[in-house]
Amino acid sequence: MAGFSRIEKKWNALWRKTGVFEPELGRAKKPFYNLMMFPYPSAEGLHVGNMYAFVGSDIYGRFQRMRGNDVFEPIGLDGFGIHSENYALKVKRHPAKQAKISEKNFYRQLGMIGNGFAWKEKLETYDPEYYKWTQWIFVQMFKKGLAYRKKQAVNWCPDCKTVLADEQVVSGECERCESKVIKKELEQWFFRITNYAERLLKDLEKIDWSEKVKIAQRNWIGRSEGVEIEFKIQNSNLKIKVFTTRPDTLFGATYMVLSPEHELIGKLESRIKNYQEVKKYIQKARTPAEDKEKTGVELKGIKAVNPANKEEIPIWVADYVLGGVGTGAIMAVPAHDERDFEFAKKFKLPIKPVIRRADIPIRSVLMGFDNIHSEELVSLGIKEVWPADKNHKYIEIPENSLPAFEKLIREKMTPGFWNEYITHQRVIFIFKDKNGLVERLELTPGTDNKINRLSAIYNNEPEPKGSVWNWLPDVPFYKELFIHTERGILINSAKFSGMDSEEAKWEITKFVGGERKVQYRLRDWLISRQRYWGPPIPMIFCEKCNWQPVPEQDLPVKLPYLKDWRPKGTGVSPLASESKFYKVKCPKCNGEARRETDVSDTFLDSAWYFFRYLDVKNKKEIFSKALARKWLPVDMYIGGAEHAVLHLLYVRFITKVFADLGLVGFREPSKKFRAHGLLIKDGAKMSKSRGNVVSPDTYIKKFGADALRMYLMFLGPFDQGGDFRDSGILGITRFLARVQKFEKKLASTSKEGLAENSERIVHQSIKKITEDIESLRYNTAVSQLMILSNKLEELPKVPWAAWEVFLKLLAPFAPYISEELYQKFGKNKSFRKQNSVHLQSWPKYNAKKIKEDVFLLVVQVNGKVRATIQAPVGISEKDAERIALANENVKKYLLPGLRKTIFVPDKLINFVV
RNA sequence: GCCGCGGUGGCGGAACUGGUAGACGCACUAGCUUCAGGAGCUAGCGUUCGCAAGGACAUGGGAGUUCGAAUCUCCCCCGCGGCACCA
Repeated sequence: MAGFSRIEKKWNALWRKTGVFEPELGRAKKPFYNLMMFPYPSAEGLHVGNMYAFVGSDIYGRFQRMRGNDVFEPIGLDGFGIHSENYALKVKRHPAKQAKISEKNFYRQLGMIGNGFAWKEKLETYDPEYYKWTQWIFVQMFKKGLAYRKKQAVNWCPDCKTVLADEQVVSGECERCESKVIKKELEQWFFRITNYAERLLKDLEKIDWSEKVKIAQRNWIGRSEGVEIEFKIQNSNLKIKVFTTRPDTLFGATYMVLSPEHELIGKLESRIKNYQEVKKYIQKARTPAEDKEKTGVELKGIKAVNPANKEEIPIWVADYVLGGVGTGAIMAVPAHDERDFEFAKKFKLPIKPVIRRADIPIRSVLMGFDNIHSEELVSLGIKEVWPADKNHKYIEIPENSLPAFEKLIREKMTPGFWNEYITHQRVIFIFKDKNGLVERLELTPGTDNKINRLSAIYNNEPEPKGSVWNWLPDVPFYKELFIHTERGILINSAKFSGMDSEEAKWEITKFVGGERKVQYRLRDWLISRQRYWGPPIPMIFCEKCNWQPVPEQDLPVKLPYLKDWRPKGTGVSPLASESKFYKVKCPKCNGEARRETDVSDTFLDSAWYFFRYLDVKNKKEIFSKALARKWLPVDMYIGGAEHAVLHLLYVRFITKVFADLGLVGFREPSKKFRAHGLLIKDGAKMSKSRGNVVSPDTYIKKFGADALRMYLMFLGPFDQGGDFRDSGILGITRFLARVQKFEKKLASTSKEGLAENSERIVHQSIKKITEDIESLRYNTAVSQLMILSNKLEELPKVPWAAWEVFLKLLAPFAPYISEELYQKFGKNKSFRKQNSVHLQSWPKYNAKKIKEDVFLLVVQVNGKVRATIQAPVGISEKDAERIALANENVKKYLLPGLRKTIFVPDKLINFVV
């Protein structure tokens, strides 16, 4: 039965020859752009995970084609860039040479999986005809002021020896090689994506994209509304500007923090008494901290003034405040911000609550009460609300039980102990000394330090530093009472006390002359790479004329063949050692000038490929506007969710730039995007380092592409992925083998319609499979194909009409076998394009023919199934009740007496007794 | 820590707006047929009590809403993915 390889070869050749999957781009009547993320051919070849994604996309495309659309399903290779170069490094082969090898292998594999690709429009990003336009885009960006140079502490991967964009740093590690990324001060090219932050955010509402991608983008863009407030520096004209989303907590700002990069530190050098110490700290802060433990140094000798209450507050420098965020400086409100709280606690800074919670629980952690029984507490309405241990009781006390509670602990506390109970505003300490004398102390956190003296007395220790806070057990049980980060009522805030915190935000802002600001987390796209295998950035630097773009007629700036193409790690690209490359004339003054030697980020290559697919041969312009108008935006885009804030953000950005350049009239690249799930192997992501990569080649050889396609789709829901294992593929192989036997059972004449015995299941299947494909639920669609085939198998003769429908429904999943059988069925002697099963119209179902005329009436008593009885569809409640009550088993359960009957038409009847 | 997704037989997974939990497939068991094969056909297959009819228990755990919950609500546990000191 290994005829499949012959069949697959044959149809591949015939389809290509006749151009079944080649729409006429210029003349198509119902254009449907079915796009999938093109692969980067960095590895030994396509793996079954790539195939999973491609097949899923292809099924959708084939379905749309059969629905009468002119489907364009292009393919290409994202072969430029760091991932391909890293692979070349690994196999020690020149990237250009490796690209040719990978290209051949990838196209061979892609040709086998049975996808309806438009091969004529294939493209590779390393083709000068392609990257000429990538460079052209850079030039346009520069001319529009969207590309600029700036010196900044940037992400540097020591292994890849290049800088990285923020999007390419994953949890502090390089997206490609997982090395720890460090900060390096370098001058680089950036794209001003932040100009588009608001539009990128807002337009998300308009597009039908996988929700998780939209959420990831929203979080990445990270819009936050707040206020900029200036703090004066005492005895100086200088001011510290901070950004805050919580101006309502301003009265609680007890200190300020500058980021280590903050420019003010240098300016204040002469006044900072411990400048050497500060400088040392800043040096250390360059390498990212291993843990989250807060560190910092006070700028001694200077103070800032809280504009709300004119209090002098200290200024610190600490790396928990990031240079690139907001203004790079904060006002610290330890009572209402967890990070500030931790910092204040560690460095014994005052903590002043200014917002009261709506509810005020009173809590206590009791110690030294072996003689208090739980019952005693319960009788006072006290609840133990925290997992207790042997020595502690974590309790919450109702306000009206406070006096009784206090009396209890005064009496029963072991001498030599102290206990406290707290609300968020006050801490009440009860001390009992060795002689049984009790002392009570009521303290307001952050302001009162009486406790220090007491502690010295009671513990016979020297007076400690700090405040009441340092005395409290460090448990979340207390912490959540103090650090109230949510809305509430203002306290300790002069005339604003008593006001709702949301209202107070703007009132206080006005009071101190703050300015409302919108802040984004998104930062500009760092585009330079100090590597070889990419499009050289088309810029020239002239001492006289500054940066000049390469004139458009001189594009592309070809990547020269370099013998020594390996990354240098010196902060410049290998191209910087090729004087023939960089020594150029200034395009403006014709003087001596120097070409930019960095290349651009790979993600720029892939940010616009779907435009070029439409017009791969165009030498005059990036793409034809007419074709773009006709085919774009993409109708359906399928790809991995791992690109949510990388590729999928960049394509949106570039599309918006194109719109602003007047190249296109739309602002989003695709109407619909769906993320596929990840195909894993033995519970882990497929990767070469794990050695669990499965190549489709052996499976295609053994079982055929059709079987592998169907198996992959049958594994589980397409958007969830699945675990690849060999065992299941046999089920599909059996299914396809049985399908091929059907021709022997075909009814003798093709004139008959659907016989009555197959009509219902055929229409049901059309409906189910149509809906499943539309929503990418391929696993249940395959299952329905099996059900249909099982049913048809039961028939003595299979009607021709049923067989035809079956083949069409099968076609998107198993394109080869269905074509082979369809051509046999149609008795076509020589193949012509229009006879292909893939260009036939998708079957339609008739809702009337789906309806059953009998159903199984479920009879329940108190919601438990006691019988199922066959009944005619549309049976009345009365009749249903009659036949249900006639059932012996049901009768048995109705003995207590019927109280109520619930009837769901054509479903069930439930008796309540 | 925050955000998102998920937890259903031995396994992958079905289950529409709450209405027979386990479709479809894998594995397994028995029989037939062949017997060199990961071959084919028929039947069975959540656990448990029962000769059977039938019953009890079952969708991560606990509560709740409902005539009825895998599905809705609340709390908790576990797994995966993303972000991570964003002020």
